[in-house]
Amino acid sequence: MPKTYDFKSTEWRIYQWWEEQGWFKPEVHPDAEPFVISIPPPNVTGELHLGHAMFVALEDLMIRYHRMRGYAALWVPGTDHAGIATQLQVEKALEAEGLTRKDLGREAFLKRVWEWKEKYGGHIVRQLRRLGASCDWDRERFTLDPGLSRAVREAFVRLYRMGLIYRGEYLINWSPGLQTAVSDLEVEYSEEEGTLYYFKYPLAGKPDQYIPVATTRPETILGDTAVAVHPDDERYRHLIGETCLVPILNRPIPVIADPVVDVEFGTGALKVTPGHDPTDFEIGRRHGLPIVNVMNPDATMNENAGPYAGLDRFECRRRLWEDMERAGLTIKTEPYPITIPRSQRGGEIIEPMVSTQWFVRMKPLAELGLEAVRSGRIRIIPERFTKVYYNWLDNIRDWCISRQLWWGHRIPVWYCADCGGQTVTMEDPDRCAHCGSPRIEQDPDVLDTWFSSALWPFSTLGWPDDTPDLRRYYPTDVMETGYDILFFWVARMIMTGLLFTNDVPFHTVYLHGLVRDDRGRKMSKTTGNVVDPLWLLDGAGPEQLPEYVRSQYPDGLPAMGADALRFTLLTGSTPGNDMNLSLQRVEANRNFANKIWNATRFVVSNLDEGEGAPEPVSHLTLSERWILSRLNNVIATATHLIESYQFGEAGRQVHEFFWGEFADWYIEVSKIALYGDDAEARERVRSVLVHVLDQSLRLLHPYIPFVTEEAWQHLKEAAGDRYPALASLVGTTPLLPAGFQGTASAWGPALIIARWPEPGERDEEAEADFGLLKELIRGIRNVRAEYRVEPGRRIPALLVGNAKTDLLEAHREVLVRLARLDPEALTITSTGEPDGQVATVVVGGVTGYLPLAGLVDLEAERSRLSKELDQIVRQIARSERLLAGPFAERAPAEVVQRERKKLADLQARRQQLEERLAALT
RNA sequence: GGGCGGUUAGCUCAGUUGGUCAGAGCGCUUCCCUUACAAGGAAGAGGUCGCAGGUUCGAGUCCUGCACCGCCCA
Repeated sequence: MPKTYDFKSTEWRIYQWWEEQGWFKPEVHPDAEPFVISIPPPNVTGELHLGHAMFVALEDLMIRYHRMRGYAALWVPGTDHAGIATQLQVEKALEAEGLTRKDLGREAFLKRVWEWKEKYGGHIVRQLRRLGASCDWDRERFTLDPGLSRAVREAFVRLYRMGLIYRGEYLINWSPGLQTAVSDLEVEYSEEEGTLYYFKYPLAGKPDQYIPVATTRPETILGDTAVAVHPDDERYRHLIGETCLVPILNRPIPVIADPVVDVEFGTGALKVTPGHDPTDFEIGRRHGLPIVNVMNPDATMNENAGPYAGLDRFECRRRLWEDMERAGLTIKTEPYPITIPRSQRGGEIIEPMVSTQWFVRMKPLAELGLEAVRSGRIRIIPERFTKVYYNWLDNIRDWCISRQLWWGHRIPVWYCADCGGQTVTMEDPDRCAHCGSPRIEQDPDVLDTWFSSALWPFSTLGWPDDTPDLRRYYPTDVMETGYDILFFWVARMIMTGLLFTNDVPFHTVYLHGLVRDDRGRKMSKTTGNVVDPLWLLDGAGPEQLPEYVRSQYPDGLPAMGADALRFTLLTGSTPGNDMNLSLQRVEANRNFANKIWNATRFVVSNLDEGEGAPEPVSHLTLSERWILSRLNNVIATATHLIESYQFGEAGRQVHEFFWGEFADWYIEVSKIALYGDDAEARERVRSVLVHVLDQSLRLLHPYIPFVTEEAWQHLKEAAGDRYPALASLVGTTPLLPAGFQGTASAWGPALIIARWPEPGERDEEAEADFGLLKELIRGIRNVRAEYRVEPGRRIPALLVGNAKTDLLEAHREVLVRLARLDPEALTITSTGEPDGQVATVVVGGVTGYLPLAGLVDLEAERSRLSKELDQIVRQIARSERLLAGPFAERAPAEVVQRERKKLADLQARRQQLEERLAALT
């Protein structure tokens, strides 16, 4: 095994092997209970970003964990067609050729988009593989696949027949740049510096009278169809029923009364533009006002704007105001903060406009969605998002699903030129369903991409057909995605799932947060702080990196591998909370992968000498009982944490166990036996090393799949069938779980399909005793460091063990090796006194004396011990105060007991220290 | 305006039934290329857990109020 783990060459190789072997398929466990996740489909022509890395890390963790637990784990992959985004990309490419989509025509354009999709569509999927996603690629789907398109068609037709889809002229959000309607969710509102324009609404026939009105969008004056005042407003009550004249156009409009008018705002009188404002649209409906649309689809003014026709909306605003000033119709302007609707994509200003569109009636669907979560059939993690979910569904508005695009699922409605009827059927009709006329034409628009995404968990499994996959794998189990698409996607999947499949599409929703830069800023191209996951995986030269990264890594980023990034994302985040990604942390986890590699290298290289199958192990020594007990602890804890969706904490605990206990302590201790001459001890230690490493790699695999698999293969190769030895202990020690058969018997072909560990019991005594040894060794090392003993020098020691003398005696070699003591000059006694200049180490009942001739300064030693004593005295005081108070009676016996034990230990240490200090004076 | 989240070591973050919870990594100090690993090892320094009250025998952990930052909805 090479000294340094090489991610680059390993990760692809391992991945391809896994995939070729069919281990990503649920058929690995043909008869097992399924565990299913549908991937949140990325945009088919999109680029990999850290959000993808985040969901891959989390979902792959769940899938791998369940696969190892024996479930038929299925992760259904796929992509969505991202209507707007993809169409824009292709239109941009056409622009370079001086063409527009209209030049090509619908069919030719769609052909171009498909070509584009074929060309770039593979990128994102390859990158998901690069991250290690163990999806069943044979079941990969795309929202425009024939099957999924049929699902969309089916859903539309059913909704239509149920009366849940309707077409109508309503105020919608219009994107002038994209020239399509967008849904409410695709609009973001930003508070910006604007102007409030005060002007006069002259009364018809009374040229010197006017109603003062204020607006933030003067150009919409041209579309006004009323002036509204509050019915109780003394200032204007007498004017209700009068007629005003629209400035410049002189179109007569009524003065109406409506209680929604805010008497505090502006002048207290409101201009009403039903064609261009949501509130006004409602007022208009209540009062039967006409709707005047003054804009073209590209947000220039139309013929209704009279002299301003053809002007851009903002140019019109300026010109109209100038003209009104000249006409003496203006009063004043003042700066005013306004809320501007902007497109989520690109940020252009969205124009509220009246337009004929298709809508889904959401109220009845929302009821279904609410019930599913209220009843507990679906659980949202973290729990606080259930409130957000309820709130949204409680106030839901109808969903505008038609888009004036070409790339997408075309709306399956045909209009009859003769009777005007709509024909909506599963198969394309050739005549009107109402009058039989062949003069029918299909709606030119397509559906919102999210309409197809909403069907994803079941459409990918074959719905509307009753396929074997749908029957076996639906409902799915967990929907894992970012909280930012709770409404866009998750809520809609729940609603459609309940409506169409009569079942929840998943029982758990796990929401992760956004990945931000290390200062908490959202990553964006304009800020220049985007971190491309591929730089982290494969490395990047300084010339590729933006300043933001280069300032931290002037020489470029080293390749750190998918494992490191995944482990970082998993252990550095908590559900529902954003994460500020620190690249240094990724680097640290790259080091962790290397640590796993080297620990394995150590174990593997020490198995080489084994001859034949070792004798069955007849007993365990303290260090082995200790590491097995700690292993059991981490198996039980990690399993419990994962089951309760605390993935980060589970990962951190296994990390701590592996590095801080197994590598730092057990491996060091094991060297004594490995390099010693006791053959039985050697084989026993090898068995334990193999076992603990094997189990650890299993625990780590869902977190850091590549290096663990590669390491495990080496381990398996080296250990072969020679290490079932521990199995002989089953029944004699509770440290091994009841069904344990020995490590070797459990080797399968690969870690990815190996069984998740089962914990044995803990051994409290071993943990306490080994803990004492660790403390003693650490104390001695501390003294060595403080007195600057050369690291290589072996020092003499007198260890007075009191009740622990036998323990110390039995572990002479451990102490000698790890504390670098001189074996010839190590005395262990139950009582005794040192002579000469010694440094003292005091831990739990044991006192260690280190005669450091020429190094120990009596004065320094006294002050060192006094300092330690001071601390202990303070702790004793605190503990005594606690135990003297009501704590002793009110706190649980167990807690009090623990405190008493702690106090006793402290008192013992105090005594040891005091005796020592007395001897020094 | 309503709702939610954050505020814990210099930096990035953990800390789910209130009782070794004051932690990890990076950074920092001292020492070491010891036969798994310098992408490493050993030993350290560093925080009144945003502020003010309250509940409790006991509170980063629960309640109330406040401050700052951020997000969502209207």
